[in-house]
Amino acid sequence: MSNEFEDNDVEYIVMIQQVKEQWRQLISEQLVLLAKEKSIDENELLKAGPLSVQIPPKPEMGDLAFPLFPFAKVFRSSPAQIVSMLKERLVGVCGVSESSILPAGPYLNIRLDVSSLARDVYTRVSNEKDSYGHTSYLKGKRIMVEFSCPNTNKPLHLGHLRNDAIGESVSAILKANGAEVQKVNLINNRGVHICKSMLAYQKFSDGETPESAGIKGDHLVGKYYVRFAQWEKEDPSATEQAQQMLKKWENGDEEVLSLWNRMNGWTIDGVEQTYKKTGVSFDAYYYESDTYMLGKDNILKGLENGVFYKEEDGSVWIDLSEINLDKKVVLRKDGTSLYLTQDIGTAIQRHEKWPFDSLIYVVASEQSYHFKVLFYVLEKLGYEWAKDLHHLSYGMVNLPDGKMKSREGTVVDADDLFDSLTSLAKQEIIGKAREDIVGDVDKVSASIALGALNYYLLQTTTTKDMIFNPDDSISFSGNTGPYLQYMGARISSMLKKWDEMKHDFDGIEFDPAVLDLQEERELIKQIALFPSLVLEGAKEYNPSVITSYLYDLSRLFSRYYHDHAVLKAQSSVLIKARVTLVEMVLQVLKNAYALVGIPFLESM
RNA sequence: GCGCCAAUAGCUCAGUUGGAUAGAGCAACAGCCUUCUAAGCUGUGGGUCAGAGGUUCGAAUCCUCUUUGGCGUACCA
Repeated sequence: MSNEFEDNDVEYIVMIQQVKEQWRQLISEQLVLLAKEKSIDENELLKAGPLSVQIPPKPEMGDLAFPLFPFAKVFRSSPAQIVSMLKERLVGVCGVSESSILPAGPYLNIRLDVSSLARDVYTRVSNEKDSYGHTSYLKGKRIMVEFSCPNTNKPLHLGHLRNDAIGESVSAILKANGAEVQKVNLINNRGVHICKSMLAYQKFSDGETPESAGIKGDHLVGKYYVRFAQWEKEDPSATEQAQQMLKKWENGDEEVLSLWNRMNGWTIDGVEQTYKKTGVSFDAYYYESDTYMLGKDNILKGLENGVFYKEEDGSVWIDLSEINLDKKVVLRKDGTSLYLTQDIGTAIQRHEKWPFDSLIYVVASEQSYHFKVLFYVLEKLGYEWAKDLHHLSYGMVNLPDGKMKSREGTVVDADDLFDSLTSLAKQEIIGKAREDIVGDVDKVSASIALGALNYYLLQTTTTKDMIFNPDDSISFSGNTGPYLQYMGARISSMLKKWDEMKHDFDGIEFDPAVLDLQEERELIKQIALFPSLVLEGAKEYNPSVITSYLYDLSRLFSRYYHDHAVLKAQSSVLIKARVTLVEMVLQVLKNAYALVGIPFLESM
């Protein structure tokens, strides 16, 4: 799946791909000449298709691989024979050094001149610093990203955390590709579910407040939402009473409105605190209570224009047979609006306030039907920009025993989870007796918790369902956020030592030629690869591209510095070169962390 | 019923436009701390890529069917 933007007119330079393309061209040319020599028809050759470039499975096999299977038929030779003919030409005619060509059966493998790549990478990383890896793919595009969208009747849970992590990360990735991004939140503050917590509060609370009870506002409101569910079991009239309250709300009943304002304030205040802890922020807020009327107006307009039709009972419908769906109610028979109606209004208001080139809704996959209908309705209403709307559908978060269910009390609360992660991180720091080195223990613990959480939530491909295993999620070893942060911290600590000794290296230039270890070659290539993954992440709206890149880079680095001394290398030139490499790794780590919500820590 | 999505090691997940011996982490076992942070590194064991066909020189990847699971198909949000 790719997004709506065209690749044309966009210039983004991705070093390793340039090198790839150069080699592909060179070899393709030789393939054509070879065919001519053998009097093979050019059209025949074309049938074999363009030459493809791959990466060999093992680094010692070379850096690039060109499989020659497809050409066997045309050349009436085995792929291996073609490889050896090509090698002869490349070395003899093109003057390519023999050592850079590694024939491997049917594959023509190329060993790159990594030191020249290292020099390019070094120039780019040291010039671009925090923006290394960024592209101009989406330059000039205005993209709105909607995510989180809490209800005002309960606190955030694990599902919101995945939503938030994806929303923040996708926004950061789009920005890194040059887009102007506006992050928006839609507060679901209207509807019968909101009235349920209000009603229970009225009946059972004795007027307690977050202050008097010493409970975070969203949790206090959530407590009454749960209380309603209990009461509903005892008193069958509960639901009806809630509906009556909704009617009062819609009629502007002052008492109801004032309670609504008060309790919404509590919830939003509590949710804001959670956002702050988890590094979530928005550029604009929208409220369903503000937009549902606009949606309703548009339905009525569409009714006049024949987009919708009215049933005898007064309800308004749209026929969806054009997109192979049934039909759908857009306005209730009593004239009140639905979820869909509100979303229509919200979209219109957004495009008026901030005309966008694209609007991305980060919403769980269970709502894909809703968005299909929403986009279709907007298109039918004549809004041209309806084609620019995109549902970024992410999978559900399940528990090892199955789905989270509020009725069964298996919902994982966002604050509880974050706080327990934080206290585990703190225990870890204390257990290692690193309080003094770390400094602000609470702050660092919270950053570790956040890194662990975001990495855990973003490493699964966005669109897939995932299982949240509480035991795994609180583990800080192996393929986890803290592992990645640890690399950054160790490099930082190494570079601090370097600061003290670097004046002895003043006259020494960075010489990439001395970085000839396999691990060093791999690290350089990995650094050079980063921009292409930032681009891929944006094209696919998929942060997991970045998380897996980060893990690969960290693992490469971790092995490297375990086995090879940097500050105590054999020669000054080598020390300087390795330090430079390490500095580049740190820069890329930081830039990648920023895209997936992993805080950088100088020490941990 | 219909529609959408998924199925890869005991568990959680990666797996590029179809390419070489399908990779990690966890869990298990065995090593490595007077050595740039052991939140680390190394090694061992663990696979019918749900099943069956098809396309292809070549399929975890593309197509068809089957099985299993999830979600949707509300005048809920």
